[in-house]
Amino acid sequence: MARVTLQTIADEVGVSRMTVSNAFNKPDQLSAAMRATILETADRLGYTGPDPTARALVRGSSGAVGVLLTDDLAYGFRDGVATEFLAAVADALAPTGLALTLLSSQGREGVVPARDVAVDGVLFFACTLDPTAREWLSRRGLPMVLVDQEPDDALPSVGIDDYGGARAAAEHVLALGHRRVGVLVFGGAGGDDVDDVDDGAEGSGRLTDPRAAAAGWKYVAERRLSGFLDALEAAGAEAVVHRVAEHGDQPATDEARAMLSAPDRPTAVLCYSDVLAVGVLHAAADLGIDVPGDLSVVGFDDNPLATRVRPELTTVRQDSYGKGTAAAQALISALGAGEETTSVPRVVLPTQLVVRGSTGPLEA
Amino acid sequence: MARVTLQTIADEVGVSRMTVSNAFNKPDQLSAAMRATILETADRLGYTGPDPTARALVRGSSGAVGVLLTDDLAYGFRDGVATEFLAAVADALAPTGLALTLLSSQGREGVVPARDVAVDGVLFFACTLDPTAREWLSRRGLPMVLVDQEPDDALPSVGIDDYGGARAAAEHVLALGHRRVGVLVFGGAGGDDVDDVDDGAEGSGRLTDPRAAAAGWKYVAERRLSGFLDALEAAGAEAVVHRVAEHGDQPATDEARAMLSAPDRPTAVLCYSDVLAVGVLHAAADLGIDVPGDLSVVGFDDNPLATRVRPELTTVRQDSYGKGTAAAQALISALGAGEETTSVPRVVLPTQLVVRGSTGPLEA
DNA sequence: CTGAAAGCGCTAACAC
DNA sequence: GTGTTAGCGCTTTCAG
Repeated sequence: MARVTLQTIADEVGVSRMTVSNAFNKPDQLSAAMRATILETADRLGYTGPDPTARALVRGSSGAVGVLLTDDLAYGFRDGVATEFLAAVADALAPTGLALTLLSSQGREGVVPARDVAVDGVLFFACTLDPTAREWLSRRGLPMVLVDQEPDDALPSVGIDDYGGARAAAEHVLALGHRRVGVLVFGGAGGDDVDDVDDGAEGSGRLTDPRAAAAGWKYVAERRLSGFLDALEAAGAEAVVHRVAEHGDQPATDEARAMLSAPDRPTAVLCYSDVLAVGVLHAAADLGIDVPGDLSVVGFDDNPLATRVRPELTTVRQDSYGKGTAAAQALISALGAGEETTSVPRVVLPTQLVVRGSTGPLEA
Repeated sequence: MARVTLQTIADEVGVSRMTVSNAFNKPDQLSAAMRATILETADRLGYTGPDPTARALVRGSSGAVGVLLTDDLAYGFRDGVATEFLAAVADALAPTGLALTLLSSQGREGVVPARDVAVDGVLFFACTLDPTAREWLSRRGLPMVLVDQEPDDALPSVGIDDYGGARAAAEHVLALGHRRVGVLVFGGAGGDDVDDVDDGAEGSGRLTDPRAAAAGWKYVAERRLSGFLDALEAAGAEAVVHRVAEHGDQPATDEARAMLSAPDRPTAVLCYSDVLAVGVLHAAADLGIDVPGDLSVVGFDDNPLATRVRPELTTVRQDSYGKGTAAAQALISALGAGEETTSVPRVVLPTQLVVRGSTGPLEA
């Protein structure tokens, strides 16, 4: 049985295709009787309603917006910060009727979602350094909002005060008297498919020249590290920077153990994220180091995780939901604006230090 | 500036549109030199690569699969069971390069995502009774997999043994000696826009004829209730069934409080979900009722939540990740099969009672 | 290896 | 109110 299209119905009813189209899209452009007949016939023939793809082609819009995530889409459902962000996006999108399409930055089978999936606009939330997806997206000329990326003159961006938050975290432990401070960062290689570069900047381990290494990192990682380091240096404190290159609790715990097993171990550790901070907590527990008695730990994000561990994490809170709302709003207005890009909004949400049980004064 | 299309490049290079198309899609159909020229020109002109929508129209596939969720998309990012399911779907989709589109069952502004968004197939994971979305989807003739829905002869389905799990839960409290058992169910009205029907089956409160009321509920709710009730009746125990009509912790707590404030309050409560069970825990705490000393509470799902409360919940575990994997797999194979629907797979995953601290023997 | 023809299914913009 | 014309941007034949 051939597919039922507008034409099928038009032939059956004996009207033009256009009239059938109108029956679906512009109810007031034709007589009620005609419309009823058409709809009845469509129903009888099992017509599905106008084909979304064809309609998208001619209208130039697809009814969905994309969110570019990591290579690993499931991350978007697993990480507390990501889910909060996406929930906000979903909420903000609801009144518009737009669907939400999750795009993985790395396609398979020759498919590059960022290039091959029809969307009306994109939230660039990728956590990858791999620039291909971003390039495809820019070239498509789609309305796009950068989230947690280095601001760009041409594109709206939404982010948080990573630098300020990091400084606040560092100043907090400094105020508690700590002078040898570990810094555990995540980053550099965004995916697992980045070639090992021989500059000592790849892989986990202690970084001899963190600022130099950070130059190639993703924006947020670099900003947070700078905040930590600037505050520490300003106070003349010693920074022991270690890097975790892979996602997951285990790599974080391993690296933290390495940091804490060194002869002159730090008395406080500032972490790029709560996830890493939990790794530090685990390592400390393994090594019999008391937190916060012997070691202070500060996380970042105020992930739901932060209050689920003992002691609860002192951390830098970011408003992931607000970030999602702002990003979605920016995208929606960019979608509406069309070409006439009047201004390029740049939203920077504040961060806030939340002191909980994982930090304490330096023991004499 | 006019849009750059295949034709633009073809004109520029002086070849036919087809050759340019081939340069992108069938690299081995033309000379390397030609291809290089074309690609270079495309790049120079800022060509984006073939337009996804146009390609989708002619190829008949869009590169994305949809998941139909509730009215409230954000639910998919907030509920532990949903995120686990979706993470599995995302993982299973990764090797195919398919994007994941979240469809809300209820569109806005005249848009019905289930009808208006282009997808190649759909996972029907809606938690709404509202049949419109489902109808649109069926009519579109898209490959579709039912998740946690009443199995249907024509469509593949994936679900869990809700009935068996519920029976096991009931038998557990029965074995502990409980004879007056509360049952807290969720359901009936799926959305907030369902008209109040005057049959006493809507709204929260105690149900006088639970089985009758359940007839109109969504499948999972009905199955679980049946399991609870069958086991309870078989043992000659008394069932006190209350229903919660709205999502959220507060409605659950309120209804639980009503149930537990009654003169002859039950000594055990079986819940439709862990979320509801947590509400019972809260109500019990408010009322000074000790769990499990004075009251046993059983949840359902083994939501991550279950081990985050004190006492940890005795619950019926379901494998949400496995469910997602199975559903995605079924959809992928349906996508591949095309029309020749050989068989209609029906997957029913087992459930398992997990006894934790929220249940205990009936105190004499 | 390259090109010409023929649409995919639909809808703006007008004409009748 | 209803029909006609003209594509949207691309790819599938099938010639050359």
